Amino acid sequence: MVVNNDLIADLQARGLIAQMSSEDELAKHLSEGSRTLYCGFDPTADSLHIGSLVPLLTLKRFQLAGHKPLALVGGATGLIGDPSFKAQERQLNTPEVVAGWVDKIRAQVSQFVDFDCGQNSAEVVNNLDWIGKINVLDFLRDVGKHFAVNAMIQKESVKQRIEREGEGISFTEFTYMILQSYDFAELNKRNDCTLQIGGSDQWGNITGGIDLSRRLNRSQVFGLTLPLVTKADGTKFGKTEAGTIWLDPAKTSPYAFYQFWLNTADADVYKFLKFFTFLSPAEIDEIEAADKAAQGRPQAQAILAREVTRLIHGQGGLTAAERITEALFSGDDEQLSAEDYAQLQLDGLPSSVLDPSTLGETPLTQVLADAGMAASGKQVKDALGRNAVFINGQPVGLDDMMNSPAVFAADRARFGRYFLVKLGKKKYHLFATAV
RNA sequence: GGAGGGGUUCCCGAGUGGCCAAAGGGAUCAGACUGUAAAUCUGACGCGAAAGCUUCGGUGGUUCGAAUCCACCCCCCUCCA
Repeated sequence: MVVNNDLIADLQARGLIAQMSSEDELAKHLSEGSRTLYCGFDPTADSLHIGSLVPLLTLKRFQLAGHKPLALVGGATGLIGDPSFKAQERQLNTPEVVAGWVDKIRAQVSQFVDFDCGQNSAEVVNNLDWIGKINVLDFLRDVGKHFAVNAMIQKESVKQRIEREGEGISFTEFTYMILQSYDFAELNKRNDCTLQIGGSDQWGNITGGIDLSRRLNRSQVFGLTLPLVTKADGTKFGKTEAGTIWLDPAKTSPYAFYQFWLNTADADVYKFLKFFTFLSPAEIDEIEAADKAAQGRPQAQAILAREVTRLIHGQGGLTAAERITEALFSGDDEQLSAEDYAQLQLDGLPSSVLDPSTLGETPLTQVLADAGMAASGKQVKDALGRNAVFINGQPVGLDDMMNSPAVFAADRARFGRYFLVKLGKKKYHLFATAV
């Protein structure tokens, strides 16, 4: 197996390295042969979100460089809850729920790495397979004995839980670090895994595993963490008005996903290209230079959206997302054919069925709020008052609020049944009457 | 088990009997400006088209009137045992 020695340099150029244990030795270790590394993903929901994308893609980067990735799904740790940098104790989920999530996460994780590429084919492992079997006394004697509580409470990741007035940490969550450390030692023993990667919030857990592997297996293993993705304006990455951006297309449509990336701020977009795409740092620098030289709108966001959407949702998902975007934002939705409308629905443009005969006294605010265009009728009302609502290109205002039947009258529909409603600059919803 | 502190609208955080649907900040939404950026400015920000209705851990109570007072209960934190 040929390994690519430029991996660390590439990761550095992308800004993807937050911390590394024994830097020089790790670089040497990786350059001397194909290594096995792992990254854990706890089932905390029925889908991963884009917060997991950086580690996921980094596993892929290691695989492309000739190393063997293990994606660990935390069937056991997901039952406990990682306290790292969490302000509050978390609610435990039932074993049945977590088991269901494990299946989903396993399937998602599997999309990103190659399972059939010879020696460095990826594997998915579940820590419930070993943690689930260990008994308490063995655990306390063989594993727990290696951890000094004095050191554990010094970890930055649990400091605010320990020091902050009004918060605390249960023994259950406090133990999480030990479980994750044990994972690393176990994978080191059974798979010869010598590197763990993870978000920078995982540093404390990873170093715990490094120490434990040395004590238990007398082997040197390494850790590498990835930076927390931050935005220049200080707001949280990965959230929009509609909530978390999920990887599951059933939870976040490819169109919404594409739009999320397209809306990336200039100040973040080149960094994100390096984080989330496989374009080389040199190519990305060229894009940046070209954007700087040109006036007006940069091309970077479109490239980012295209690359990431294709990566997650495939060419089909990307095509659908671009089709909707083109139809809605090109400014000439009057050009759409009846087939185009049908296609937009299939592509995942938010849409719903409308029965004009039931509208009656229903205020327009309620119709749009019920369709999910706004969190409440109040917000729709605000938009109506500011002339921010358009139906098939025609402005509607407060006067129309109590006039839903007329607004959605058949003679105002496109092709007799479609109403494309725009609220604000970016929110679209397609209402269609039944055929 | 004992002593003390605390639970306020998405988050942080004011508010100790009426002027409180509840200060301020953040987040979010809409408008202007733009490039479906950023920054800035404006408006909204419990629900409701409105009349009005429902909130300040829970349940009762005092009062003309409670987020604010009382009782009990639940949860969290600190210290002691």
